[in-house]
Parts: sequence; C-alpha cells; structure tokens
Amino acid sequence: MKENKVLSSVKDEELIKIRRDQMIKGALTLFKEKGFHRTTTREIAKESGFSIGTLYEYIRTKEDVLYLVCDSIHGEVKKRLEAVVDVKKPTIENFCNVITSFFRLMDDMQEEILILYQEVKSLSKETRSAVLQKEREMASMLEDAIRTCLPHELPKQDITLLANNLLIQGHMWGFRRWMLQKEFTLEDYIEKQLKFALVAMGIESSTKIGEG
Amino acid sequence: MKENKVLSSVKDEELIKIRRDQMIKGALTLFKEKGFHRTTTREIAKESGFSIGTLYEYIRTKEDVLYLVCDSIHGEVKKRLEAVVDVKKPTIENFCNVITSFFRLMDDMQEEILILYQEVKSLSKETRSAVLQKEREMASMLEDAIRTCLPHELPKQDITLLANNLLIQGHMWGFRRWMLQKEFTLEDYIEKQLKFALVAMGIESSTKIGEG
Amino acid sequence: MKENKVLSSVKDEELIKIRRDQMIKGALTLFKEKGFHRTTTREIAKESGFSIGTLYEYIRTKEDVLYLVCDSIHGEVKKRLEAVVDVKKPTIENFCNVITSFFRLMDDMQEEILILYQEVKSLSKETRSAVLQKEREMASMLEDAIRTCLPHELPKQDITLLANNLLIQGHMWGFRRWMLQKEFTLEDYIEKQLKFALVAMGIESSTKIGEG
Amino acid sequence: MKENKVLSSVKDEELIKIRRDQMIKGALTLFKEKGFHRTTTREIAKESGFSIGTLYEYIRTKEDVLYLVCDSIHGEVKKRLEAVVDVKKPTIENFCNVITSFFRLMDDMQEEILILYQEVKSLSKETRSAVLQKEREMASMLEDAIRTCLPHELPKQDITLLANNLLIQGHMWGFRRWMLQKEFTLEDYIEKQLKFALVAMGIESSTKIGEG
DNA sequence: GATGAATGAGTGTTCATTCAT
DNA sequence: TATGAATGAACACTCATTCAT
Repeated sequence: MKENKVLSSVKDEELIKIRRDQMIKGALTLFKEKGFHRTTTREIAKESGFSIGTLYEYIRTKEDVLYLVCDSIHGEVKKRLEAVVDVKKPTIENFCNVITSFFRLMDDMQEEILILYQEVKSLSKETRSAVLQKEREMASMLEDAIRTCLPHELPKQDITLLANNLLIQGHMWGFRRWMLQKEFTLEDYIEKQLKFALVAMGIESSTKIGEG
Repeated sequence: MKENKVLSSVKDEELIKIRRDQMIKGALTLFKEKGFHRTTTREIAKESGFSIGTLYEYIRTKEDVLYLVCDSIHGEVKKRLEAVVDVKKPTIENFCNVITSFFRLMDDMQEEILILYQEVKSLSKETRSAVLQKEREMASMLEDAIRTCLPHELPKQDITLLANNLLIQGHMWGFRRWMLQKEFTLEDYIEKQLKFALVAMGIESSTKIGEG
Repeated sequence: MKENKVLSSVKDEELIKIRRDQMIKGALTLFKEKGFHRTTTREIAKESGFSIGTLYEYIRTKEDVLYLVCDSIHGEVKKRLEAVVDVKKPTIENFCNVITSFFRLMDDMQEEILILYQEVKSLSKETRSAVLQKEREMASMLEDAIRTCLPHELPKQDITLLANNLLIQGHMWGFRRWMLQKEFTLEDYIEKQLKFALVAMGIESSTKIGEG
Repeated sequence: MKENKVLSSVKDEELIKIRRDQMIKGALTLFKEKGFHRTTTREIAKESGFSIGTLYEYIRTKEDVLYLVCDSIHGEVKKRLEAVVDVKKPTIENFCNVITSFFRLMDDMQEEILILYQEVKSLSKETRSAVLQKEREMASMLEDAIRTCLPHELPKQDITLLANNLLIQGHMWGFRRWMLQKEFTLEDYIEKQLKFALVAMGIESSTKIGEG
C-alpha cells in the first residue's frame, strides 16, 4: 500500500517488491555514505545489483528513490516501535520500557534518522507531506505511551509537547552525536532523559534528579 | 576575523566584507527557497547583484559560500544571544528571560536554523568541524545561563543535557513547525518548555505544571 | 592492447574500438587545424559524429583524447615502418629502401608528426612517458636497419646517433617544411640525406657527394 | 626595432623597453614551467613584478607576450651566435669552433628552444611568419659558416641541408634530451655530430669515424 | 602611468533520463 | 523484463580583457 504512489512500468507486483527492496537497501547504503545529491542513479542501480535501465523500470525519477527510502525508514521505525508500545499495560514501568526501547531504537537507526533530517527537503511538496504524516504518526505513538501510563490527567498540549520532546531527544542522540556521545553513554543518556521526562510528567520528585 | 578561512583574490579587506555580505544575503535567500544543491553559483551571483566572475573573486568554491552562510548564521545567533545572556544576574527570573529570548530568537531565525540542519553535511570535513565548534559554543552559552542561576548544585551532565535539550527545543520550533505551530502559539510553547526546564532543574514543583 | 590505459564506462570492447577510432579521426582533424588547446571537447564530439555525453562515455578527460591520438599516430608509423624494415636482407640496397620508405612515410604524416612535437608536452608525466617510449622504439627500428646492413662494425653510439639523426631529419621534412619544401623536392631531400647518411656510415666515398 | 610590431599605449620608449624586459623574463620562467596555454596573464603580470592592468598597458593580447618571448629567444641566440661566427677566418678549425659553440649554446638554451618548438604554432599566421623568418636567418648564419670554411665548392642545396641538419641536431640535443642525454655527454655528442658533418662535407675521411 | 575589481563568454565534465535491442 | 549506450541540458569554475579611479 505504502509504495503505491511510485509508479512502475512493471506489472508483476511481487517483482516490484523484490526490486524495490533491493533498491532501498542499495540506496540507503549510499545515502548514508554520501547523501542523496552526491549519489548518482547509476550508483544506486549498481549497488542494488541491476542496471540503470532496470532501475528506471521501477521508478520514474531519482526523487522516487528518496521517497522510497524515507518511507522505508519510517516503516522500520514504526514496526519496531509498535512491537514495544503495543503492550497495553498502563504502568509507569511500562512507560519507561517503551521510552528506553525507543531511545535504543534511535541509537540503532542514527544514520537513517539523519537522512530524514537532511534529505526530506529534497522531496517535492506533495511527497514531503506524505513523509511528514508519518512523523506525526510517530509522535502519536509516543503520546499514547505517555497518556496510557499517566496516573493523573495532563493537559493535551503538555502531552503533545512531552511526546515531541522525547521524539527529538531520541533523534538528537544521533544528529548531535559529535557532542553527546563524547559525554554520555547510551545508558546514561536514556536514564537522564527519562528522569527529566518523569519529573516533567509530575511522576518522580525533582529532588531525586541527579541522585542516581 | 571569522571569515578569514575563505580566500579571496581581492585585496581590499573592506570591499571583501561588503561583497561577502551581499553574497551571504543573496545566497541565504536562495538556500531558504531551494537549498544549497539546487542553487547554482550563477543564481547566487545574480541575487547578490554581481557577475559570476565577481563572485569567484571573493570565494574559491561554491562550498565557500555555504560556509560563509553557516558562519554568518551562527554569528548572528551568537550576537543576539550574547546581548541577553551577558547580564550577570544569577536569578531564576534572569534565566527565564534568557530562555524566553532564546526561543524568540529561534522563532525569528527558523529558516536559517533549518539550513544549518540540512546543509552542514555538504561541507568538507574540515569546514564542518569549524561549524560544529560554533554549535558547541552555543550550547556552552546555555549551560552558563543554567549554571549561574541555579540556587543549588547540579551534576555537570545534567546541565549539559538540559542545555542541549533547550537548544534543540528551540530548533525544533522551527524544523517541526508543521507540527508544533499548528497546536501552539510561540508564547504557549515558550511557557511550557520553560516550565519543563524549571522542573527538571528542581526549581518549580512539578505539581504546578499544567496549572498555568 | 595499446588503448587500455584509457578507461571507458562502456563495456562492449568492440564498440569502444569503433567509437575511439571515430574519435581519433575527428580529433586528429581538429588538432591539425587548431591544436589541442584550441580544440574543445564539444568540437571533438561533433566532428566524431556523436554527442558530448557519448564522448565522455569513452574517455575520462580531454587529455585522454590527446593520448589516444598520439598513440594512434605512433601505431600508424610503426605499422607502416615495420612493413618495410621487417625484410631481413642485410644489404645496403635494403637499407636505402628502408630509409627512403621512412622519409616517404614522414612526408605522408607530416601533420601528425607535428602534433607529436607540439602537443606531447600537454600530457601528464605518466602518459608522456608512455608516448616517449614509443619514440624510443621508433629509434630502435632505425638502429636495427642501420646495424643489419653495415658491412663493418660501428660503435654503438655512432649507430644510435645516426638513427636519431635520420629520425629527426624525417621529422624535419615536415616541421621545417616552410623552409625545406621550397628548396627541395621530396626526392632530392631523400637522396641527399641518404648520401650524407651513407658517407657517415663509411659506405659511400665522400667524393661522390654533390656529384649526383 | 624588433618589438615595434607590438603596440603599447605607453609613450615613453625607454619605459616600454624596461617593462617588456621584465615581462619577457617573467613569462619565460613561467612558459618553461607550464607552457604558454597553462600560464595566465595574471601570473605573467605577477611574475614580472607589476599588475595585470600594467601588463595590458604594454601589450594588446596574451599572444603578444608569446611573440615577445619568441622574438627575445631568437635575439639571444642570434646575438650569441654572431659573437662566434663573426670571425672571418675561413679555416676548418674555425668551422669546428663555430659548430662547437653553437651546440654549447643549444645546450644552454634547451628550454628556450623547446618553447619555440612547442608554442610558435599558437601565434597568428602573421606573427608566426615573422618568427620563422628569424629561423631562416639562423640557418643562413650556419650556411655562411659552412661556406666560408670549405676548401672546395659544394652545391648550394648541400650547404642548405647541412646547415639545417646541424641546426636541428643542436635543437634535438634539447628536445630529445630524454633519449640523448642518457647516452651521450655533451662533449661526445658534439664530437660525433661534428665528425659526421665534416665527413658529409668531404673534409674528413670516413674511415676516421669511430676511431676517436 | 599604474592599479586591480569587474565582467561574462567559454571550458571541461557530470548525470538524470530515454529507448532501441 | 532487462540492458546499457546515447543524449544534451546544466553545472562549477576560469581567465583574457576592460576601465574607472
């Protein structure tokens, strides 16, 4: 369903999936290395294991590849996040687990997140909207995680903001790694950010902060 | 002093400054519109008000323009941030003022910040380091603002993290505007983020959150 | 074998040969007219019968074209020289035939030789070495022609020098044509130079000179 | 008289001479290093010790510089050759001295000669003619040297050819240095070429060749 | 006379895209 | 369906030349 925006002149849906997966894998490797603009379609085709002609049987423009890659990154994040969030245990402990898992996931996918930050602007307005929609869904998932575990009510805006803060704190671990990863281990980072979040949510007393 | 890394074949330092300012202004306009890669050197020259030949009298490569622009953005941010932070009144009120000013500044410079996020990767390793150094300085300024106003000690890591969080929350207002600016006014946003920060710093009790 | 130093992004070896032959022919025409530096790659492409894009599918830099042309000239000279020298009849008559053929060949290829004289310096050091090596082989061929037909021993250096003299006397016919071809017919030129050579080799008595 | 073909907007003849001498010196240095085409007018101006604006006060086009340089080289060769040839002693010994001096001169001016061989083609037809005329004069000087010392008559063509041969043998020492200067010392080279010349002139018996 | 900033046509080279096989 | 040779618009950058000061 998700890739259907991108037209292909090939009919066999199965084949389309296979080829596009090859393509996404190949392109992702290259985008991590040199970014979207510095990567040529020829390189993508080669890295994907087929010819430039074949590449263009499955996409229409180079931008399509970028969209496919962004979409795939979001898909991967969502899939892995759902696997954790899905648990409907509204406890603080569960909240902590979700957030911890989320941060670990962000650590795992640093380079992919970086691509989203740096290359989404190269998508056309239309396509970019589709990608941003995925971002909104991601925030929603965190909002749910927050809401379901709160022992007390919190204004909607606070939840939205907390979710967004946690989201970009996850991203930040990757895109400010040159600053953070020299001063924090991942575990430190998670622990501290989690504490800040809990305090902000009115769960843990602020006096505890810094005691760990 | 700051632009001296970029070589010019023109000797008149005064003139270099004038032309580079024109150039930065022109390039910034274009980069906001279409990004660095989609902007041609000819367009930069034209927008700056001179010929392509003249452009190259003041820089050596297109990347130089990007560096000049990034450097100029940082310079502007720093200048305006210093004007507020400089006040050496170690009170909580002062801290709130600094952060508020900082968020307002980030609102003002949304598009510039976006450029930093998206284009710094196009700089060469060497130049990128220089730019990231400026980022570190920015974080330091916020750390100072936090430290000087705290009524009690806080672990170094906590301060670093709080500063980084505030920093990217400021950035986020711009780069996630499609999400945040539909749900928050700038004033709301500042107020909420400030409260979260104060609580995290152990200053305001968490119970107050949401009450305002 | 000889053109393998120049990389092509086209895989079909047969096609590479065809296109490069077109290219060499086109470039040679232009180089004769206006020299290497004054000829643009676009002109080469056009004269060769294909687009600038296609040109660059078969070479990597403009210098490659020059190398291909120089290499081709040497190949042609060598091929045609070998056809005559190869005869292993160690007689003076044979020597005269070889030298005569060589001078005729140089007459035929005046403009090509001129290109070698004027443009080899534009090759990179590495490539230039490869071309000079061909020059050495050419001299060797003449040395062989001299050695095999001599009725008596001659010091190695004398043979080397005689070969080099004959070689550049052949070249000179072309590059000093503005002087020589107004005063000599090709036949005169050959006859005189041959006599000088024979006398120098101690074969013909010097008293004969000027008698013919 | 000689440089008058090149127009200057400066009136002071004395100054023109001074500036052009600086210019020739600077340009020559650069042409030896990187050839005419790879040298920019800016570089010439800088190496000459004045600005690009001043350069263009004394010439009209870049080609003028090349002409001035070629002309200066010829002037230098002629001046130094005349100093030797001028002696009107028609002896064989004198001939040998002249030729020896000539070869030494060619050794001295290898790089200048190389420039003549490689760059004259970049002159316009008109200017080129003027330069070739100088070449003819050079040949004439050698013809004179031959003629005056011959004990017996020789056909005009023989003299012309001998002069041309000696001339380019002198040049060859420089432009084929990669081949000759590995196998011959300058003294060897002169001695051998001189012997060949004498034999060709019917002066020394051919049996002597190789005995030295 | 001297300067050097300004100009813009021109250059080598790249690369997304097409299409005949 | 797959291939890869062909295309040419587009790009970053250079440099001879001019001219106001």
